[in-house]
Amino acid sequence: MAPLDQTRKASPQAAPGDIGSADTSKAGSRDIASRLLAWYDAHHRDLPWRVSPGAFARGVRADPYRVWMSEVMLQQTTVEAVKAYFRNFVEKWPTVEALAAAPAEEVMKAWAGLGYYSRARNLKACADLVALRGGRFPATEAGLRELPGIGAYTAAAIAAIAFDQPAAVVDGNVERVMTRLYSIETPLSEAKPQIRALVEKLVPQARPGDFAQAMMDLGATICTPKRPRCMLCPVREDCSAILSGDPERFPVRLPKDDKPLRRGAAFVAERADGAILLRKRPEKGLLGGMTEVPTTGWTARVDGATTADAAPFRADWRRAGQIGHVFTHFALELDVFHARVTGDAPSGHFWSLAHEISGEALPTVMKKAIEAAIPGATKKPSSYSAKRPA
DNA sequence: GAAACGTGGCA
DNA sequence: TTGCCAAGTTT
Repeated sequence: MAPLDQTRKASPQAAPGDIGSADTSKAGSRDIASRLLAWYDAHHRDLPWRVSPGAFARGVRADPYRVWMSEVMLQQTTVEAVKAYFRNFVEKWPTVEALAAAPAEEVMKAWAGLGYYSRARNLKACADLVALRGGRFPATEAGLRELPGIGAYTAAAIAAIAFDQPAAVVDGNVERVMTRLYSIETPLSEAKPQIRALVEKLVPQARPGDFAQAMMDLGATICTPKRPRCMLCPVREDCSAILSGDPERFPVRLPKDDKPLRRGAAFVAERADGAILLRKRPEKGLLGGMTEVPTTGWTARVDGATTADAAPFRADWRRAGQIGHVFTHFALELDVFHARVTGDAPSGHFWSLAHEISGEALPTVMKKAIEAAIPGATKKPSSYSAKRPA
């Protein structure tokens, strides 16, 4: 472990006259990094993909495969949501070669529910490429940046955490911390280059990976979007925003466009044995490559008069309810229709047996639709009986 | 550079 | 309930 007390004592505070001004000098930067690392040693979160600072100091290094996997899953996604998916993925596919050997279909199924499904396609594509080059991830930011699904943030994060490179890791947490530290009034989208430049000044040559993770942990646990716990912050003496009395004001954001509402209908066709009719969505676009029940387009309002025409085939469709779902750029209301049907699956469709449904690559919105028609149908078999009375 | 791209938790 | 927003990338 790092010598916490010495680190703290070795960190001179800013000169009295400098308090309130942004100290971006090299000396000030070292102080911030040192204080942050000492705080991280004591207060870092234990996460499934993380090697503790203590183990790292003894020479234990993070597995680039696991770092990559976690970083991709964490893109725009909460830590709590990622944990179970990460554990499942690394158990199913412990190495990048194992993931490369897996059918893409299985990867999509395992990703179902986590969202932003192009990540899953890119994850598989990236694994295939890395496996081809011997299973070794590039050890530099530039090399990583060329792989599918790895952008500026993820390349820097992997380079720093897995390969000990002094990369400037800038995610939403870091943006929040930095805009507060320096009271950056520029709206976020414009301020990114400035934030990156400031982070580059802060990154220490020693322990850059821990520094990156410390910044993100600080943002996640202390420098939170709402009600930041400034009294516990290791760099409160360096923070400009705290002096303003309203650190929550940062980062400054531009107002958002409001979301349009789209409507449509979903059709849950159920066979006597409980199988449900499904189909695969196109590889690109919304929910690309995922599985769905047949639906109308999601732009037109569908009323009772057009229901039979909108369905993929004629059946005794009965309205089972309505579900709502909010995507990133629009809200959706789907009228859900249910019918009991017999016969073969229409072209482009397939039957999913009752016990297989929970394992299909069904996005959450599709599970909602199925649940509206057949409660319990998408739950794991242990909590759902296929012998449900018809 | 703007728009597309999921989901769940929390106030 | 509605809105915010979380370890971003691709086109």
